[in-house]
Amino acid sequence: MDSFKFKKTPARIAITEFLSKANSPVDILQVINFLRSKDLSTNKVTVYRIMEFLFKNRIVDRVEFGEGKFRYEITKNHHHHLICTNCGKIQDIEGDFLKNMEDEIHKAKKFEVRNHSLEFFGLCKNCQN
Amino acid sequence: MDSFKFKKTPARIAITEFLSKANSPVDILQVINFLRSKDLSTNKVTVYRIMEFLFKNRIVDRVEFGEGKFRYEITKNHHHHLICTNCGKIQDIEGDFLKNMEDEIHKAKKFEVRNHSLEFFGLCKNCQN
DNA sequence: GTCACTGCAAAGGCTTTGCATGTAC
DNA sequence: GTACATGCAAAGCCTTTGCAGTGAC
Repeated sequence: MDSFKFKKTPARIAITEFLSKANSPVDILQVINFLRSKDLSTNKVTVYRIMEFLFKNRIVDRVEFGEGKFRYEITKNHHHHLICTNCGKIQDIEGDFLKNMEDEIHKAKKFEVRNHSLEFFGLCKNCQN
Repeated sequence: MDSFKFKKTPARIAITEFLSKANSPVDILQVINFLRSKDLSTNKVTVYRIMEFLFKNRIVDRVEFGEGKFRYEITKNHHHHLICTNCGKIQDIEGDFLKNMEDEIHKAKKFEVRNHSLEFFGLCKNCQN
């Protein structure tokens, strides 16, 4: 269902498709390179603005992996990431394991959790030797 | 015990003291402002290098809260953070709740977890109305 | 005296802003 | 035609690098 109020420009359509097919969070450069490969060369600033638009409209999530930049992924079921510190591979891990913890936090600290970020860093199967 | 091999310059001493007393992760600007208030005005580049030095020597941890910049805190017992999205207050929450989850990840994905980051965003006691 | 630390200048990477032009509707 | 999207230029942050000078040991 197309409930989003936005103009369907070529760049927005292409970026949304790209993100839908990506199997891990992508950064701005990856988006730009994808657009170039499609001969849709879009100005970098426009890409930033499209990502901001998609983020504000909850079409994408914005994540940070300690790289000093943001990555984006299509909004989907709650999940976390396994990030290989050797090869950079990023895997999803499904599920929300922290409900109990959030209840405990509310009791102990009177802090009302609205969101959380959880990323695991380590070695993927291929990088363990 | 002083097992770290480094020169005890005024800036390093002051920064380490400042971080030891801070009760939440500080950013570079806060460090610089602290040094200014002590009439120890240290060049920004030097502050970055000191933070890098302290981080590499595991004297401080480096964390990211989705702000597009790093924050630093003295290395201490494993803990996570409660970040108020309204007033910016940051609280610690002690404990390592994820050991079981990491074992499950290893079984299910053959991914060897070495580290993780977990931050909770929401409303602190004062900001809930 | 030596080597590591610092300061200054410059630049690099990521991201945002202002304004004029273009385009989806 | 209008309002929103884009492109271009510029700038704003945060951070890093190179090199010469300084200071802790």
